[in-house]
Parts: sequence; C-alpha cells; structure tokens
Amino acid sequence: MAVTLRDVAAKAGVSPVVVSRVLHNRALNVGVSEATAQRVRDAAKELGYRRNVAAISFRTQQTMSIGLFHGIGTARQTLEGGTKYFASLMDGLLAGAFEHGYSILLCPKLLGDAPDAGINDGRCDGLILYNVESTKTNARMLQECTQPFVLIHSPGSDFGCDVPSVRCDNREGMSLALGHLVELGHRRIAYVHDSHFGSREVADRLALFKEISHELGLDLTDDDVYPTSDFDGCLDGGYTAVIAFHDGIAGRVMARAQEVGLMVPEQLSVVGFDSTSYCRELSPQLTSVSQPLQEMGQRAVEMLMTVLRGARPEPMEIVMPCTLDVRASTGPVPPARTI
Amino acid sequence: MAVTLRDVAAKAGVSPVVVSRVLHNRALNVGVSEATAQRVRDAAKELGYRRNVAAISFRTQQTMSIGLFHGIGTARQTLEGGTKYFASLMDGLLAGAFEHGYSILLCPKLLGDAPDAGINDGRCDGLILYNVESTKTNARMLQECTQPFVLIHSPGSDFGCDVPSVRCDNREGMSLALGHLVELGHRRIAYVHDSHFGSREVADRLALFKEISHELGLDLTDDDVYPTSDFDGCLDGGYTAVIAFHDGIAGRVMARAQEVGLMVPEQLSVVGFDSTSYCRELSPQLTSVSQPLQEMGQRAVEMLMTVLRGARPEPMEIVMPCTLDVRASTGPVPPARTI
DNA sequence: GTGAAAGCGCTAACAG
DNA sequence: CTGTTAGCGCTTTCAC
Repeated sequence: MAVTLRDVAAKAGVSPVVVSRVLHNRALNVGVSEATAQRVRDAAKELGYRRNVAAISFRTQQTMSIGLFHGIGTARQTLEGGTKYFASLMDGLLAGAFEHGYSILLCPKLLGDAPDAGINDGRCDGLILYNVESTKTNARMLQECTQPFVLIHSPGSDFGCDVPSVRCDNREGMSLALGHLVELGHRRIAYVHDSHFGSREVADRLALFKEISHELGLDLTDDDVYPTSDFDGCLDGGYTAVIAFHDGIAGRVMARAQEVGLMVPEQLSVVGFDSTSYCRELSPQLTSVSQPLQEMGQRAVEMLMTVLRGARPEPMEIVMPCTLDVRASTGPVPPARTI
Repeated sequence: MAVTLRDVAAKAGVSPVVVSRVLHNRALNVGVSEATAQRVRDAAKELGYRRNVAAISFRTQQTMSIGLFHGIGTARQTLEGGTKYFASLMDGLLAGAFEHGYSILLCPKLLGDAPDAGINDGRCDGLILYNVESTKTNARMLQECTQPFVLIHSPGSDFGCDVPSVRCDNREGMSLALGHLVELGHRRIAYVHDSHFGSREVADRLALFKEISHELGLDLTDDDVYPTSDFDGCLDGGYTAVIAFHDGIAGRVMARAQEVGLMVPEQLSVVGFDSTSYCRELSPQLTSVSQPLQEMGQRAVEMLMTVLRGARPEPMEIVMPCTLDVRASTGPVPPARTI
C-alpha cells in the first residue's frame, strides 16, 4: 500500500540502505555520492514516498516526543479552570521542543489517578511533570520511573529523587508582593489561597505569606488567610490590601470588591501571581508577581534534552527569579482606613 | 535490556503469542484458559514487563494518538495570546480522546509555515485542525492530505474537501448579542474585531455584525468597526454599546472605558464572545456569547473516531448552537446618551 | 561509496 | 486452547 524505502531503492537502482542514508540519516549522508543522492531524491519525490515514523521509532526506540503530565495523583484538572498559566507554560514547552524536533504528547490516560499504568511504556522519550502532589504514592511512582523526567514547580527532593527541576523563587515573589505593599503603608494584608492543596506552589506561598509578613513585622496569621470559595472576609474593612494565589483569583477579588463598593486601589490594593496577559485586561490593571513561565517551560525541555543525551544537567535545580509587575491595582494605604 | 514478550513467554512456559493475547489483545483473550492467563500475568509482573508501545504502533500501524494543529498557514500563534479559549477546547479534546484511549500530540514542527512537511508521516492516526486560514496553499495541502482529519471552526467546503467539521453558529451568536442590545434600547453599537484576519471566525463575525445590524434596522457599517489595536473611537460618546470578537478584547474595552471614566454598564454596555471563565473574573461580570467549546472539542474527536473506524460521520458538518450568557456588563441604554 | 544480512518486539494468519 | 511461521519498515553492522 504505502511507498517504502524498498520501492524508492528499486526505482533509483540502489539498495534501501542508501535511500535511508540520503532521506533520513543526515549525519551519514556524507558517504553517498551526490549523483546517487539526487537520483534517490528524485525517485522518492516521484513515488510520493513518506517516511514511516512508527517504523523509525520502533527501530531506533526513539519517539521524538515528550510526555506532559500535570496534577498527577489528583482528579484530572481542567485546563480552563486556572489562569492562562497553562498557556504560557505550554508556549515555552512547545518552543523548547520545537528547537530539538520534538513533539509534546498529552496523554489523558496518564493524567488521572493511575499515571504509572502507562508511564514507562516507551510512548515518549522523556517526561515533563508539573504540579505533582507531594504524596507517598507519587514519590514511589517517580522513584520507580525508568524514563528520564523533569519536574516543574517542585524539587526532586520532594520525592526522594535526584532529578532535574525548574521552579520559581516563591520566597522572592512573596517578598516582592509584601514589600511593595508595606512600602505603600499597608499593614493589614489578607491572602487568598487556592483550594487545590497538595500542590507545592499552594503550600509554599501560603507558608511564605505568614513567614515573610512576620519578618516584616506584620505578624499575619492563619486568621488572615481566606479560601477562594469564601473571601468576603477580606473585604469587610479589616484589610487595606489583598494578595491572591494567582491572577484569576485576584480578578475575582477585585470584581467582588467593586461589587460591594470598594474602590481599587483607593480603598483596597490587590496583588496577583503569574502576571499573565490577563492582568492587562482587568480594570484597574493588576499588579502581579511575574513568574517567567514561558522560560521555565523552555528550560525544562533543555534539561530533559541534556538527560536524553546521557549527560547530567548542571545545575540539577533551576530556581528562576521572580519580578513584580507594578500596575494600577495597588496604591498608598488610605489614611482613613488605617487601623 | 528491556523485558520482552519472549522473556515472559519463556518464564511462563508458553509461546509469545499467548502472552500477547493475555497482556495486550483483550478481545482475543477469550481463547486462553484462565490458568494459563494467570501464569502469564504472574510472570509478567515478576519480570517487570512493560509493553513496547513503539513496537505495537509499528506492527499495527496505529499510534493511538491524534495530532492537533492550529493556525496553519500563519506564523505560529502563541496560546497565551488569546483568551482561555484554547484551554476550553483542549479540555474537550482531551476528554474525547481519553474515552477512546487516544493521546493528543502537539507537534510544533507542524504548527508553523510548512505543516505539510510532516503531516502525513504516520505520526498520528488522524488530525484535528482548528483556525486554518482559508488560503489556496492550505486548500491544496488539505486536499493532498492522506490522513483523516476533522476541521474545527470552518467547513470542509472552505478548502474544497468533503471532510467532517465542527463549528458554532456564529450567525445565531451575533444575533443574540445584537438582539439583546437592541432590546435594551441600544442603536449605536460598535464592534471591535481581532487583527488576525484569515481566520474564518474573524471574517464571519465581522460580516455578520454588519449584516444582522442591517436586518435589525441599525445599519452599522465599516465605520463602526474598530481594530483591537485602536478602539478608543468607540469610547468617545458616539456609542452606547460595544461587541468584541472575544472575551479578552471585551475585557480590554471595559478596562479602557473605566480608565476614561465611562461606567459599565450605566454608560456603556459591553458584550464578549466565548463566555470563558474569565467573564466572571471581570468587574462587572461580562455578558458573553457562549460557544460550547468543550463539547465542540469532544464532538470533533468523536467524528475522527468514526472516520478511523472506516465509517462516514453523519452529519459531516456539525453546527453547534450558541447561547447568550447575560451578566452584568450590559444594561439599558442611558437616555441622556441616546443619539 | 555501496550493499547484504540480520533483527528490533510484536501480532496476523493459519495449523494443530 | 495453543503454537509455528512470517514479516511489518527501517537501520546497524560489516564486508566489499
């Protein structure tokens, strides 16, 4: 049915080996005379030859694809639920993969509760995992994983693995957010966290909110932390500023504040996390901690490529700096409202 | 190195075929005694056997993966640039693929300017294409495509192909948006379109805005259409309502309106498209035409599955209904501002 | 610079 | 219910 190397070889009057060298194996192409090569190319074109990727994958045991997993160990997360976070990360991953001729494979079978069922079956050359919950089950699964993988958002040590990882400096991010607000005179600051516990990012930022506020002499506690599902408490006059786990939550806080008649930033300052393009679509534009998601995606791919080459990435842990994109949702503390 | 079927067979004292039947080919499993089957499963477990997906793909010439392409024929679009549109669609595609044991392959090599280079190489069993520009080049490419594919957002006839497609009823969507505004008393309505021409959706909605407004006796023209890059003209008092090509643009319009001191919806009503979760994060919450993106993704996969089974999907063209999610960004026309 | 031989891991087709 | 045979399309190895 399909045209094979053999057919092209017959037509060009050479052996299949030569055709393979000309058409596929660019490195060994040197050992073929230009005249022969041209004859082969002509024959291939005439016959409409197309390489059989499945056969090549099988023979070389390389799929040229990277498996992408998220939220392992929880119910499968929808992508639409979060901010444009996913899109940013994906842009970086695709760009990185592209440079190396790799594809990204989203395998729903593996995104759910039993990813280990198919994780090691040679479907892809390596894996990139993000938002993996720090559970015993996941740790064991990753330790038993025979394929190279890279973690995003958590260090390998979380799972007892010596594997490459990329994450952002959440301490720096939270410091920037709190520092900015303190500089503006705020002292009563609330934090709205995400309900998706188990994620390292969620836990880290929550802990850091309390820790750093303490270092800054603010002494905010669990009483100043609100869940996404019910954050009206941070709008009732006790606070002059709110930090939210991600831009989407910050957007909801601003919307709700405006509903109850609170002016942002005159009466309430709001800071988000991720600095997605979404921030510029809000009114007022949202001040947000910027995590270089796209670059993080790209770096993750680079690390995986290093491992696939048989080398050891240096360093094994990349911690990316955060910055603060100050926009219009933060302002000086209102004197009348200071407690 | 890796444990193969042969190894398991040897250990269990059977032939590789039996092992294959027990471990992989569930349908033919019937022809194996339970005792033997158990012996095989034990041996496999003991040896730590893992199927070699590449070999299976090669042998069966089925990859169990679906290639996903977008924006073919333009520079590669970033995913973060749009709304959460992509995430919604992706959620639907993944859900659909999951049901059938398929994976989604994002192949950046093919997303750029020369997708035909690798589109037919057996990398995936079928393709789903969305936002394909209606150009001669693309038409030729799709006509020559030897793999089954499904289009999202444009009918096959756009490319002279008799292929399955899923899209939403943009006419209905625009009717709902305009009808809603007219009912509220608006007559001076502006439209902010996307700069990404070539996309069928962009062209359709633009044309429909003019067409339907004419039917409603409004007679809006190109003068009432503004690009995303410069829509200040629709905020200068001439209009009481704005419709935007997607929620992100609508968000920007609202933000800008509030910057220049226009109250939404008291002085300006705003309607978006797609009704992504983003609408609820804006203040006021955005009224938006809802396109069932997730279901569209899922339906597209279903159609592809039908084709892969060798059947002909019925119908070949699915046109999904739109609805209007009325939220807080639209209100009665302000009497003082009526022209 | 070129080709012959061998085999990757698996399964379809058939025979027992 | 089980096994034998053959081969998918390609590349690696080694000989010429």
